[in-house]
Formats: sequence, structure tokens, C-alpha cells
Amino acid sequence: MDEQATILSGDARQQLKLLGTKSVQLIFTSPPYADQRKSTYGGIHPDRYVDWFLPISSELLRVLKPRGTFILNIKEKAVNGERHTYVLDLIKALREQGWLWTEEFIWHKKNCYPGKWPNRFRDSWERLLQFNKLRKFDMYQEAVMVPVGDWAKRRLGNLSERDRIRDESRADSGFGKNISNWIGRDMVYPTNVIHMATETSNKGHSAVFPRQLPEWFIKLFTQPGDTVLDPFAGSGTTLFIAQAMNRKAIGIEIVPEYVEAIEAKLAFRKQPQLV
Amino acid sequence: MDEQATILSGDARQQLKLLGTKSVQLIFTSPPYADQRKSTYGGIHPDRYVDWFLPISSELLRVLKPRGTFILNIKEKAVNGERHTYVLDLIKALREQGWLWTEEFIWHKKNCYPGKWPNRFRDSWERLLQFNKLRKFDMYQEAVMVPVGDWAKRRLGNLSERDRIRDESRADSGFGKNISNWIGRDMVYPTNVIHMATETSNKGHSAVFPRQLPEWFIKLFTQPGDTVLDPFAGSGTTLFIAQAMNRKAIGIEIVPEYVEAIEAKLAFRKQPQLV
DNA sequence: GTTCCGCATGAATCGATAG
DNA sequence: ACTATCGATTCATGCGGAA
Repeated sequence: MDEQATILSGDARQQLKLLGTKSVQLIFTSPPYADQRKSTYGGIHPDRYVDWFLPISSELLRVLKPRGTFILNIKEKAVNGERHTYVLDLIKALREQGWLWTEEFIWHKKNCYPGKWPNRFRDSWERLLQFNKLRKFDMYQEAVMVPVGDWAKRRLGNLSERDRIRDESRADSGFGKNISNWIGRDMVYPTNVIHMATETSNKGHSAVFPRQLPEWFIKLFTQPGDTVLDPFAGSGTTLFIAQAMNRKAIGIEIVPEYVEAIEAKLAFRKQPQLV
Repeated sequence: MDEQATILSGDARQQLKLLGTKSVQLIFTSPPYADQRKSTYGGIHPDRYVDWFLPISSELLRVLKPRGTFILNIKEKAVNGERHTYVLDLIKALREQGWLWTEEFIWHKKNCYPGKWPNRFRDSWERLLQFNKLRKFDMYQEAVMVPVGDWAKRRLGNLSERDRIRDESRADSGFGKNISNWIGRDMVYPTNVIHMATETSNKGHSAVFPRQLPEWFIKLFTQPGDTVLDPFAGSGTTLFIAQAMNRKAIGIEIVPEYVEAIEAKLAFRKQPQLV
């Protein structure tokens, strides 16, 4: 039943050339942030980040379908007490490359990294930049509407007050804080602010983002049978979610250990499941 | 008891020249958005926004104290289906002018304007850009601490006061020792995401932000007796809040009707209050 | 079978120290 | 002076084991 999932081993810039033109409906990816993850990716210096990314995004532009969408999860770090501007530069450079900067979603990370500094608070948000090729693109808004009627009755009605509080802070609701506002309504469209906690205590491969994040964008921008691409697959979260949602999934990953882990998991899933 | 508040009538670029060098501790303002509010401000075209703003921010740089802070509330609008880049350009231009881009707070508008568009969800956030002159600036973090999340409430809340005292005295149990680490720990530092509902009931004026927004930044970056400046005073919210918090307040406003409204309100406040 | 607590674990950031 | 590494700081979350 599941659509196929493929993992390509190697550098995104090279491997992307293997993909067909206008073949991908959604690109959802979280590239290595500047100067981060040195041990695995070698670390891209903030000042060279745009130059590093543009050849890759050029290929992304080629493989994306005309009405498809590119979602880029990224956040600039603090350097010498200032926010670095490489993300701003990247947005402008991508526009010059032909992308339309359609929207900027905010991912509010409820459980952000702790810490205290004399002139800065904890950073609890990241950008989810939306780029498109055309002003008119495929967007299935109804797929991410929250059905409050039955859902609220079933979920909220029987819950104790304590459970309700707990549920509001749960990651899987996505828009937890608003739950109480939904009672009495049938359907609600979300906004461009997404509340989700990161998954911390997953042993082994800790995913960068919660499963619900790619799931939400896959629902919003693709239909079953469409192709989803993640050129920086990492632990493969986006691939597995896409596959489970009956979308074709293509991932690219440069770290051999990550590729092996993804392959193992994909092979395991191909086995008939015992219930 | 209240510190004085002053409203200057006229264009910010001109009126700012009347203010003393290094005299202001906090600048908090929400300038007219590009191509918005045409009826009142004449509308600055997005493509000319940076050129319009730089002479003003140059004066702001002059009047701000070395350890003071400049908070700019702004959000780009969608033009031809794209997010315009003038805010990104403005950040880069301000840095070239000598400002440090210290931080970007997100104001999450909990009850944002309802509506539906085919290719876009409701916009429920705005930028609060923080600029400084030096890496070391005045920041009074304790003034804005917030109650801790559900975590401690769930775990400590159901301990009775007697249990708590008893456990505290039994350090050797291990249990009491751990509890004592959290006694009195019901406040935590906030993050750079600020959740506040917009105020809907401001008649006559376009309610730009809720009172709690300037209040939060005035607490965070000033002490009583300091001077707060809003070069685009509008309905005067920032001024009144600053005055009520015993800060000196200076506002500039170009629309005569707004100036009159602010003056009337300030005069009223100068009268002895009947209780 | 619930409920509750202990604990590890993060796309972090700054200042000091070392080469 | 400029870069690389390390320690200290801090808090929401889920899991596993205990009450």
C-alpha cells in the first residue's frame, strides 16, 4: 500500500542531478545551520552560507513542479552578540534565483534550549520559509483544518482539567494554546504560527523536528501519490512520514551512518507487518 | 508623582533634531507600514521604505544613550502574492548605519484578524526587531519573569505545605533535597516569543498594539526616571504607559488630530484625580 | 492500573582560556 | 588580534521505574 521511499547517498548538489525535472510536489528540508553540527557536516561558515546553498537551490528549482512548494526550516544564530544576516541574504538570493518568497511561517518551539545570558533570552522560534515558482500553487487548506465538533467533544469533553492542561501542551495538537477557543466551533483554519515542541528523549536518532511538522506541510501542499523530497534527510523523519501518508519520498543524505540507518528502517518497513 | 510626558507635533525627521544627544534610554515604535494607512500617513511605497526610514533612524542613533535600546515593531505585507523584502533590506541598512541587530522577538497575536485567502493563512505574528549601539546594554531581565510552566505546577502543586516543610527538613532522604531545589522557583525567564492578544476595542484610532507590549519592553530595558521615545506616537499608547510607569515620555506625531487627542489626554491626566 | 517522580537530553549562548 | 574549545547557565519534555 505504501508508496516507495528512496534514499540517495551523497552530496545534495550532486545527487539532485539524478532527479527528473518538474517531478517533485513538495520539498521540505532543514539544512545544516551555519557553523553547526561540525562533527557531521563539516560546518559551513555563516559568511559562506549563501554561496554554498545557491547551487543546491538551483537544482531544487529545476526538480520542483510548477505548482509545487519549497519549505525551508532555518534559523540564524547569534554571532558576537548580534543575529547574523545570512538568512536574510539567503532569502534575497533565492528571489534573484527565480523563487517567489511566498510566506514565512513561525515555528514556536515550546521546549527551547535552556540557558541564561546577560543580554539575551532563550531562542524559542525558527523560520519556516515558503518559496514557490508561481503565484498560484497547490494548497489544500482543508486538509489541515481542525475538526472541532466531534474531536472536541470526544477529546475535551471527557478530559479532567488536569488532562486538558496536559493536552494543551502536547506537541501533536500543533496549535495547543488555542484548544479552548475551538470549543463550540466546527472547523478552524490555522494561522502562520505553529506551536510544536521538539522531540527530545528519543534515544538513538534524535530528530531535529517533531514528526508533526513535516506531516502538517505534507498535508497542506501535497496529495497522495505526489512526491516529497528532503535533500538533507538526516534521521529520515520526513521520508518516513511521507511514506506513511502514501506519498512518494526521496531523500538525500551525505553522512553514511545516517544513510544506513534510514535504509535499515525502510527495509524493515517493507517486511509484512505482523499484527 | 508621574514623570512628564511630551508630545511634539510634526514630522519625525524634523522634530527629532530638537532632542538632546544620548538622552533616550528606550525607543519603542511602530512606524507606518509600507503602503498601509494611506489615509493618515500618505503611504510610503515599499520600494522607497528604506530611503524614507534611514534619515529618521540616523537621528534615533544620535539621541539614544550608549546602553539604550531601539525596538522596532514591523511586519512586511504581501505584495503580488509575495512577502516584500523591505524589512530585510531595512535590517541590513540599519546595520550599515551603525546599529547592532541584537535580536528579533516574535509577537504572536493570539486573536489575529479573521479571514481566508486561497494561498495564504491568517497572519498572526509581527517582528519586534531589537537594535543597540553596543554589545553591552541595559537589560533588567528579572522585571519580566513569568510563572513557570505546567511542569512544576503538576509536580509540586499537589504537595501540601506541611509535606513540603517536612521534606525540606529531611535532606538525607534524597527526596527532600531535590524538592528544595525547586522551592521558590516558580518564576522563569521568558523567551523571545511574546504571546499577546491584539486590542480590538480602540475606537477612532487604529489600535496598533496592546498596552502590554510597550509595557513589557519598558520594564525590560528601562528603570524609573529613564526616558522613553516613540517617534510615531499614533494614539499615544507608548507615552501613556511610560508615564504611568514613572518614565519620562516623548512622542512625535505628524497627524494633527492624533496630536490633539494625545494632548487632551495628557492634560486630563495632569488634573488632580478624584478618588 | 494509575499517578507520580527522577533523570537525561536538547539546531543555544556567553565569557574565559588557550594556541 | 583572531580563532578554537570548554564550562556554566537553564527549562520543557518523555520515558522508565516506583508508590
